[in-house]
Amino acid sequence: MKINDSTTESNIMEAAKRIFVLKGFEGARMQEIADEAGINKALLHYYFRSKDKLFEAVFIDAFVKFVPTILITLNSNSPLFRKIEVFVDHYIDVLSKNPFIPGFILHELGHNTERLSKIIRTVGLNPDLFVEQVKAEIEAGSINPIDPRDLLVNMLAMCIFPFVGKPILKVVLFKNNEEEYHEFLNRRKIAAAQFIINSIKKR
Amino acid sequence: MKINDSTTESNIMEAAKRIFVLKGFEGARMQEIADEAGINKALLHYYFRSKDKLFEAVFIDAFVKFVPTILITLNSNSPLFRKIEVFVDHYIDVLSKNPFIPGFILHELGHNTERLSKIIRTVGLNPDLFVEQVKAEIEAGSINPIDPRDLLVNMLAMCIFPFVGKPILKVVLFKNNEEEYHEFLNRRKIAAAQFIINSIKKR
DNA sequence: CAATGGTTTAACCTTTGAGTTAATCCGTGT
DNA sequence: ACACGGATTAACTCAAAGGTTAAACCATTG
Repeated sequence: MKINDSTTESNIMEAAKRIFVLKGFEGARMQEIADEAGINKALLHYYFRSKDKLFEAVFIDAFVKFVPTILITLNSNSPLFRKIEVFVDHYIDVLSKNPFIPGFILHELGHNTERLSKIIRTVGLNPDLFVEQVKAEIEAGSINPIDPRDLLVNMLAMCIFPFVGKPILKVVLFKNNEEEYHEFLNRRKIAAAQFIINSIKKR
Repeated sequence: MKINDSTTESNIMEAAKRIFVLKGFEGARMQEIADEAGINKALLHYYFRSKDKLFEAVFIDAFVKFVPTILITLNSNSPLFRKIEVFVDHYIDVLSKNPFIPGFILHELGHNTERLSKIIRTVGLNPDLFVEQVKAEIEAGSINPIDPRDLLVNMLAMCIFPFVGKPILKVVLFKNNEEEYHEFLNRRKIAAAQFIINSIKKR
């Protein structure tokens, strides 16, 4: 018997991810995913019993590969300002290579809330270390007082929003010019970090 | 013959908007919209010829009712800092009452880019006045240099992201407590404006 | 080499959902 | 009173999409 070399399975996962990310759960077609993977539709159901199951697998995979690798920078032990710089730079960089992932995750999360808590428990997102660090800096008087959660939300917002809002921003602010938008994102790696640090830095 | 009192038509629009916003174009069902409106499915097609047409009408309506009323604050002639305060407060307030609209607009825009340019032309979004104001303030030396478009993106991000990211933020930062999240949003009306102003204010 | 069993496929089944049709309802003008 | 015509409906059509089935394929092993 053939060893399950799982090349087919991961092949399916990759194809399914591309389609799901592009079209969303409802918009994706099993046939389309099969085509993308270069296989028969029945084989999808052989490996993943249903569209739901396939989506679940793809979503968890995308989520797990994505969110933690970014939040991990938050738990390093760099000094705060340096950490913010690295976080923003790294995050925007990763998002540039996967521009549709955030929209995908946020959209599907918004439409299937139950899914989330299961995943969170699996992955274990925990901002406590960052929160403590910010508190300590405030105590020490090196930055202006701010709710650490606010700060974190702001950091995330500054990085993610340019990607989920890209279609409208590109048209309204950049004459629909892709090249200009790309440059904007590159400048933003530094500008956004600067903007955040400026705001909390004591002067 | 009965006068077209259009109560049915706007009734359909309202119902369709609720369903579309909640489930997205692909996820919404014509039958479901008919039920929501308390009418027969064929009547949907009588008023709006197809699902696409109905969606188009709903989307434009949502977009037009939404985006400009917010950007209008940007074209007032308040001084910059005041303008930022009003913008953030007003925007978060409106979003609190329509929490699913931004996700809806961003998602559908991301999946049907052609739609956008048509609408933009109809509505006429124009940030020039704000951009000029910011440039003038920089010239006058009253704020730190910043690309006005960056500033605008930041303002939008700070307001919108807490809504599109709500599911995950609520779980990770607020123990899935709705009440706490609501308070967070309220504090944010002031905190976000402060954060932005802090960053650009010259000291 | 033939039996085994995981893998893959073509063809089929079933349900669902968008859209159509033909008939009915009912307010209005004559 | 009745004919006209827009508004509304029940019942239908048709295509697409998710899922199933039974057979074929082929690498391994005894």
